[in-house]
Amino acid sequence: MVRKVTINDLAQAAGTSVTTVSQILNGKGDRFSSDTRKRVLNLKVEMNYVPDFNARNLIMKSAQTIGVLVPNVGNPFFSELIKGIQAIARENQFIPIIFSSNHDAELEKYYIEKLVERSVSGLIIASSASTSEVIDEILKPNNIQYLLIDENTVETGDTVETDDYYGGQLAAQHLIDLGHQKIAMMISDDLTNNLRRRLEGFKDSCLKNKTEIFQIEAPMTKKGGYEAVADLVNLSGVTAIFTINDEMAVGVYRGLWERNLKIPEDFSLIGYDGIEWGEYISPKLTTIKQPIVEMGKKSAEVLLNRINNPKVKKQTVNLPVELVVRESTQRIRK
Amino acid sequence: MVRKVTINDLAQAAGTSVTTVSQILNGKGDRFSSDTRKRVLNLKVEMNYVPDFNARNLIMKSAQTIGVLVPNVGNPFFSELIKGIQAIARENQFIPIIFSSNHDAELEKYYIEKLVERSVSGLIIASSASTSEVIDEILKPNNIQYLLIDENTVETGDTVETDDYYGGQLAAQHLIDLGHQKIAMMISDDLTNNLRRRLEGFKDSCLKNKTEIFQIEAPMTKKGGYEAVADLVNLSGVTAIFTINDEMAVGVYRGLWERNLKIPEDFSLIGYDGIEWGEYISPKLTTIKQPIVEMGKKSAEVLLNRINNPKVKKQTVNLPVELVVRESTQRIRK
DNA sequence: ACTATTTCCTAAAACCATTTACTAAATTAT
DNA sequence: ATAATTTAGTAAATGGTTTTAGGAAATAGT
Repeated sequence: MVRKVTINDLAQAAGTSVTTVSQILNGKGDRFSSDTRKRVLNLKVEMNYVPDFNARNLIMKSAQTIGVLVPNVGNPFFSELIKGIQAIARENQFIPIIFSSNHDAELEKYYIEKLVERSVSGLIIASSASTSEVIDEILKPNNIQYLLIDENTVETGDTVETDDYYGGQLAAQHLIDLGHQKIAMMISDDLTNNLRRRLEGFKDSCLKNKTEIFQIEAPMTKKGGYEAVADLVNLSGVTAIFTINDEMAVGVYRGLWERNLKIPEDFSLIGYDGIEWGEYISPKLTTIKQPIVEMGKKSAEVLLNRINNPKVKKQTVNLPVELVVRESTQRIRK
Repeated sequence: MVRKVTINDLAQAAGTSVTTVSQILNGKGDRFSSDTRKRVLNLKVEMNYVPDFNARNLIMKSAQTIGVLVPNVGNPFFSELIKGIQAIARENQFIPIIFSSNHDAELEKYYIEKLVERSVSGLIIASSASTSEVIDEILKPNNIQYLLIDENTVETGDTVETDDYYGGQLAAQHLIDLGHQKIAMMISDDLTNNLRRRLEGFKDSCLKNKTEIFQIEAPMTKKGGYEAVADLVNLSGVTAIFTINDEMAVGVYRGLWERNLKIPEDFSLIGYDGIEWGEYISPKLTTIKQPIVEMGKKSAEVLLNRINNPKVKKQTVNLPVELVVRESTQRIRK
């Protein structure tokens, strides 16, 4: 078995002390001759020296780690989000530890405990199975920073969100502008706060324009959207559909297709999120686009800022959403 | 900020030595009087003592962690895989740290170093930007176990794979059985070994049946598939398409749709992977299904087994693939 | 020529938990 | 009564890194 190369080995090889090596490798090497510096730097590569994280953090008292909790890595919204987080984390020499809780509150709690054990400096939570309980019971006592995505109900802790109410309005207004007067909304029966706002925006706009709305409840998955079509076709006079997220819309495409109903001729359909898949499905999905990668980036930035600076007051970042008109909506024909 | 409670504080409070405390807390406390044991155990809870992860791992040299490297978390194949890994890791009190390398060899190396730093016990690599180099330079010197998914070229290290050659044959045979005689294959120009085998299986079957094949090269993404359609329509007489993965097929759907070409009437299309999306796109995608979650589970199992048991000889797990006939292929009409 | 300041470098302490190798006292065996 | 064993405990070494405090040699200042 090969022993790991330590800073000691490197110092020995370079004919210098461990202090010197440590300083040079940590960018505090201006006090050393460029000769020594070069020698150390070269040997580092040559000997493939990698500092031991545990030893380093034991003394530095920071794990250079943030935890990320999402409900489902398989959902493109969250995988995009992760990309953004990962990018910023990397820039700051942090690593994200990602967990997918599958909407299971118990699993969520278990993973959060695991993360705390590992002294992560902070947590990004984009999953809300049991948020406020977890915060009070685990995060606060252990003095762990946290940031919630799309959830601004907790008084402490930073937030990154988009204007869901406005997004909902945007979606409704688009359908109304196209002349639709009876619209079905497909939503989950178990809404997080941002989804509730999204829905309210949608409803309020419809109400103001005297547009009739029908509510269909189903899980926010492809399968959920697919099955909801069974309810949809029982409604009479509906000409447009709003699904609370894009993934659900994909299921609706399939459900309608099986019944030989056409998008957008028989039903205009608008989704929400702006995942890449929406551009490849036919007809292309009209949607409200969230800046998903940007949300991930911003989340990591704000959290890391708080970690370095625990005393700044609660930050709330609001990012813009936008209507992206593609092919799945059209003007109603009488 | 409150200083963290250390084992020393706990020992002092209990009027005993750190050795005693350590032993008791690690279940090796049968050598101590039940009196001492109780005192320590109670104080642990009372003082909210949590052993420092870094200190512990520094000396134990195991972080109860495995690293997972995938090219792209956004690709459903890999997010499914991650689900399987996560499940088994959890059962074994291990934590997976997941990185998405985006096919960037440098990024891949960077993340592997990060993982080594943290003394992960093992690595699951489902990304092949620079595998053999990384293994020789980083993994071996640092004595880190590793398992490759769909890559069985390295002499050491375990492997989990499916029978790609057979899968390729299956795909070809299906199209041939339906009477297709001119088939386009869409593949990446930069193939990993398993993809190469997949392709060979496909080609060999076609060759044996005197079926003509046309090769179109494009990235293995939705966009790649979409753009490849431009080349496809220049080919004459082609009636069927094989895409090397399902995601690419999704792009082909779009490309054909835009040209008003129908699946399966104008082109039969078969993909490879069996991702969930294939069941929601219309017509449903015929594909070669890999047991993706199972692959993840098996990978974690084999790697963890090796970690506990470094001397067992190289293990290679081969999982079955299956043809799933859905709606995107049909018998050719003369 | 003598002191003051850089320049370049190092020894040793600190971080916290685990483990090894022991000791002293109490109990049991002969 | 003495030797052997068991019980209950601890001191000290260990792991790999960063940081503090300082030292010797070279250069600059007067």
